[in-house]
Amino acid sequence: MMLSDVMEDYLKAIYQLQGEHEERIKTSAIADALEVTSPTVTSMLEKLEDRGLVDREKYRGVTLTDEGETVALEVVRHHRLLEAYLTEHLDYDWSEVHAEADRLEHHISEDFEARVADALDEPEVDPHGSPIPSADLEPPDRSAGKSVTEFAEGDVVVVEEVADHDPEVLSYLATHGVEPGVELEILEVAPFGMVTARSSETVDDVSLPEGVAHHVRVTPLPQAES
Amino acid sequence: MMLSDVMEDYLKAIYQLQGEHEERIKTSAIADALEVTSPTVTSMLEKLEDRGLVDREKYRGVTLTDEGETVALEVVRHHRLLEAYLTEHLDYDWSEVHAEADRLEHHISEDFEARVADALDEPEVDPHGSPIPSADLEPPDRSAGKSVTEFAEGDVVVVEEVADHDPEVLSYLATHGVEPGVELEILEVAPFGMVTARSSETVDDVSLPEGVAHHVRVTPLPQAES
DNA sequence: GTTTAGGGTTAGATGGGTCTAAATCGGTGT
DNA sequence: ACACCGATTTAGACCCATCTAACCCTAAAC
Repeated sequence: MMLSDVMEDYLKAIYQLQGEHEERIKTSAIADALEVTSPTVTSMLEKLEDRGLVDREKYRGVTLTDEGETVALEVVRHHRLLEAYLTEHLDYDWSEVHAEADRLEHHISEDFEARVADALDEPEVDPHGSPIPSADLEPPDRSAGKSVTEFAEGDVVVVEEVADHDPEVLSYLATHGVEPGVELEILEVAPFGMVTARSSETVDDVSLPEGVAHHVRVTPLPQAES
Repeated sequence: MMLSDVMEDYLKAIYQLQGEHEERIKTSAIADALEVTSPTVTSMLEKLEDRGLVDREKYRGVTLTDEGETVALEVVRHHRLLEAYLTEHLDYDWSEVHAEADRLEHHISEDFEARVADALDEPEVDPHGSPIPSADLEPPDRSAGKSVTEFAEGDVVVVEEVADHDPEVLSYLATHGVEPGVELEILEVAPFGMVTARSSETVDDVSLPEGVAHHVRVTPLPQAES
């Protein structure tokens, strides 16, 4: 099946929205994610439905079919492998890789994908801690980690994934010690969602507005310490 | 100026045709190179003319303007840097790099270009021996080497460039010792253009049909030997 | 100089991806 | 139950890159 770059982008966006929220993805959510208008999304969804890549219920949103999910996983694999490769071998900072990977993800061959995976020794996560789908494109488990907003004062957690894409936000997080692998002690969770934490990496505390904190996924420290 | 990938392809094709033959490039030559029909080429040439990238004389072909040439050089630089990178760092064979570079050349950022050039230490030629335009995009000298078909029995030459793109042809040439840097002793130039030569690299002789030989560019050995 | 073959251009259609404006659906609140 | 508001779809348009069919120009042959 011959898919355009744009179609792949829609499938990837739907996949990622299905990961964040659930089930049916609405037209407007896709429109926001891809920065197009909703009529544009509607007409694209019709095409994807014709090709059997999404299940659609008019006025109620879409879900990916198995076939659509496989395509999305392929694109996500390309994207995350590229991000990993760019940081490992071309000296990119994690804050910069997203945009470059977005440009390239649709234009690499299967051969290129395999060589990159090989050069990286089949990595399991990208520089943001996001899991890289395996070569067989089996749907991975996406339940790893919870948003840091779900924890409370005093909890100590390990950062698993920083799923933001904005270079400025990522640079800020890095300079304040919020990166995959670091320990975070939760100092405060404000009623409006802002999380303040202390990183094991830096001296100063960090405050993360809700929008940012939502993308920081963490797991509780195996054994707690006061 | 925002150019589409396709426009870049046209400019690159015109640039390369201007290198091979001369001056005005005809519609049909571009159509052959890009595998589209001639009306398609005509309409694209009109667009490129509107943007000041080509000079066009109806029914008589086009030439690149300075601006058009700069765009073409940028694309060619991307292409050849990618070819070099793929062979150096991702273990590609020289016969395979062209297709991959063609896919990627329009989709890398200036930053990526710079990082690749840096990783390769600003290379001057790609794996086929073709010169890589410098970062300032000044038009390079394209007179290096002459086609091997212009030599005669007994001449000894050094291969500078193998400008073919067909993987099968390139594999064949490599296994018969025809690659940039090797010495070739011309054994015969048949009236229909076929060149037979002996490579300094291999024992067996190679025969190159005219179409292939035309792409093998060589320079005479500094000091001749019988 | 006229003819003619071959290539170039014009005309008109198609499909992809996008938009704006207008119509319509569906859930919420009364 | 019903009206309303916000979200969705329909309708109609546009631009890009491409095609086929038909027409026309150029240059070479006579």
